[in-house]
Amino acid sequence: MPPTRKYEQRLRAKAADQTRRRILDAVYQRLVEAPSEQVSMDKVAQLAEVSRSTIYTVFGSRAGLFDALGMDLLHRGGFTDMVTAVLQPDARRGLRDGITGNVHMYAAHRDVLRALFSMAQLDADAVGGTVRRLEDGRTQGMNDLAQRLHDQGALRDGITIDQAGHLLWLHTGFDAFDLLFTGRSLSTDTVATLLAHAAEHALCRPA
Amino acid sequence: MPPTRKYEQRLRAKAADQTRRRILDAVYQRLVEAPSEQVSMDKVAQLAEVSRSTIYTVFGSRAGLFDALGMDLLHRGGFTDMVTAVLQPDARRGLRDGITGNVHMYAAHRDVLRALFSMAQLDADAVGGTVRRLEDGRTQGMNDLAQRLHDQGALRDGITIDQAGHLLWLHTGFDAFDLLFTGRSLSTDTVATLLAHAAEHALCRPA
DNA sequence: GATTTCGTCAGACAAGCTGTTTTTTGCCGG
DNA sequence: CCGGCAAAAAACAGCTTGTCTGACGAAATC
Repeated sequence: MPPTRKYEQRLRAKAADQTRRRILDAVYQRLVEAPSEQVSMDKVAQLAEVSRSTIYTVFGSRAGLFDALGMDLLHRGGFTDMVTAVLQPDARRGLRDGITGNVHMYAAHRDVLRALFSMAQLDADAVGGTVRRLEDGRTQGMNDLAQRLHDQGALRDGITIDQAGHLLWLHTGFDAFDLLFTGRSLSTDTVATLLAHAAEHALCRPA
Repeated sequence: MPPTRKYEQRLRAKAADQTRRRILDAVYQRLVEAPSEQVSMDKVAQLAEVSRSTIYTVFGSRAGLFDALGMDLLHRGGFTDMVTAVLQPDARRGLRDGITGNVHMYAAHRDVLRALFSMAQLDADAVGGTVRRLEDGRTQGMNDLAQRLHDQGALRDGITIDQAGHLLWLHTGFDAFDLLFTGRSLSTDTVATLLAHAAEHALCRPA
């Protein structure tokens, strides 16, 4: 039956949003402080000073929680800066600036992104659809950039637009970043210049 | 107390090896048939037609089982071919052939390797030390190759030996392969030539 | 042939995890 | 002053890993 009385939430809704945020921050914190360790709902609840059942009422499931975390990162993590960097008029500069911006964004949230991407690879449903949506956006963006590089005559001879899209996708991915950043202990800036140069030499005609 | 009688195993050891192999094959099969799904010891036991407790007596733990699976792949998966391909006299050909061999090996065991690598990234102890050992070997090999490319004057101006090692490491890793193979639905050969060309253009002076 | 040894099985068990449900506790809002 | 809702608390089912027990049978030794 419908509510017999209407409710204009003010303080209550605000409080609810705060607990929602506390939970998200707790997951984030847990992933940063103890990466490469299983994140249990119980520990998250303790860290957020919230009952475990509250997490389920707010996010529905474990997957929903990580999905929300991904969305949260998407909105606050600086993804938009990256998009605008790629979309500047000069496609070749867009390539460089896009990779650089991407790398810095990855570095800022490295542990959390590593967990999200690895979980998504092991079990597609474990993190909801966020990771796939995020990657789909990058796919689109890199295909566009490849097209624009071609239109501006920046592509090397013997490279098709499709191939350019593939290589851009490879060089702008989180895995490429993390392989160098974590796997080879390089600084953020070193990774950025290394990736940008590699992509440019692989794709573009010599300047 | 020590056994009071010595034991030279013949048939028994052979039978034990067979059950060990049945279990390893079962894990492999399970990972291939149902990737992106949790592999439980119970299902492996059923598939191998073995008691669950037997897996623990043979491999010690879940981590031990996956560790053994990694070792098994290391020995039978064609890793040696890749090493010899890299070590041929002409370093530049070694680069091309190494990447090609690598890619084909990755493709042959894609699902299993994906599971192993992702598990290792989420929890370092989950698969024992095999993945790390495997990657350490590749690190060594790629650093050597970078040095030899330099010695033979094949490196582009402005690329240090260290940088070459980093980029070789990036282009020969499983993630680079899988990003293109799975993430972009490319054929094995397409991935191989794409990666080989990208690496060569990023590293080497124009032919 | 008798006996020891060892691989395997079957099952019980504790502990931890997810996810659901039910009951209670406060406190905001009218 | 209550009605309604966020949240807590607790119990529950079901799955998982990992340990331990006792038993069985067949190979290896004597």
